Amino acid sequence: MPSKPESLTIGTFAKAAAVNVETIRFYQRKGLLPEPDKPYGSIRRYDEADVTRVRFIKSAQRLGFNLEEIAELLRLEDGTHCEEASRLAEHKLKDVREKLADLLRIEAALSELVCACHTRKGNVSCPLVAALHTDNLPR
Amino acid sequence: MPSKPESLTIGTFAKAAAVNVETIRFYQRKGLLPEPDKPYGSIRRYDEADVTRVRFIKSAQRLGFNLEEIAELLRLEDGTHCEEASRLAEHKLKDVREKLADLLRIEAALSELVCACHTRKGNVSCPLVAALHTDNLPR
DNA sequence: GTTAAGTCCGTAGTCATGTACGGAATCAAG
DNA sequence: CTTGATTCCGTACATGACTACGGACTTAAC
Repeated sequence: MPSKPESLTIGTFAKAAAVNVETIRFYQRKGLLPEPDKPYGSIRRYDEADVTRVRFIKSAQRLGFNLEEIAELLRLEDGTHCEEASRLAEHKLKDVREKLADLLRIEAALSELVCACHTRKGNVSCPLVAALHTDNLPR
Repeated sequence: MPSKPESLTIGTFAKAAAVNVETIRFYQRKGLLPEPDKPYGSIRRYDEADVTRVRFIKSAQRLGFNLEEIAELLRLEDGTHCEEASRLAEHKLKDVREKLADLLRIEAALSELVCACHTRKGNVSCPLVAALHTDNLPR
């Protein structure tokens, strides 16, 4: 197996992860990304695993996890503290399932609205609010 | 039909919607909530519809919509401009479906992790990062 | 009718999540 | 080995979404 490419400068790393360099540094300060050792009088190098990690952060953010929660999710990756990881994952899973339920309701409401708009002009009152609010007061 | 209760002060309104008073005012400034007329030398009153609206805002936020997007969603509710509403709704529907797809992937990864953690102690490397990143670079 | 609590309104502060900047050090092309 | 682009690092600025504050007015309870 090929071991460490570890060939990326922070600039190419940032480009590969589609974020800017400052964001990388920001994540390092926040502890979301490791800051690789800097060879004496040289510059830090990054690899594909780092890129993957940043992309994960970005994906998770889009789903409404904040950086602190994402840090937790990333800690799960280590596979240590399986007990704790499990609890954490279950908690997140609950979150995710609530979000799914909400989104499904919204999806239904939206497609109904689109449909109604296409078949019947004017006076279509959107069921969105009702949909989201029916039996649904999460958090 | 019973018409307008419109009995809530901003304080009871805020309590009912589980946000604080300042948030109500903030949403009014942002155009997310109507600011009811203030009877000459008196105070504004609110009703259940306002409460529902705020709860909708909060739910939508949890799903990753920002206030501007939520304002758009709320405009759909008015049912006017059917043509435009339809276009907007279709656009949101695309958003929503992307979020759904992402969440489903995460859900799968998380429940797999939980399961692995429960059946096999130690050394379970979390499939989360891999799962989220495989063939999945939304937006 | 006094008084404590709540409302109004404008402005200022906070927290999360970045972004930008500036000057010194390092790298890479010619 | 010069020169232009990157990196490094610390600090400052920006934006979205609140949250707090202060002083005048209104309401509600005694």
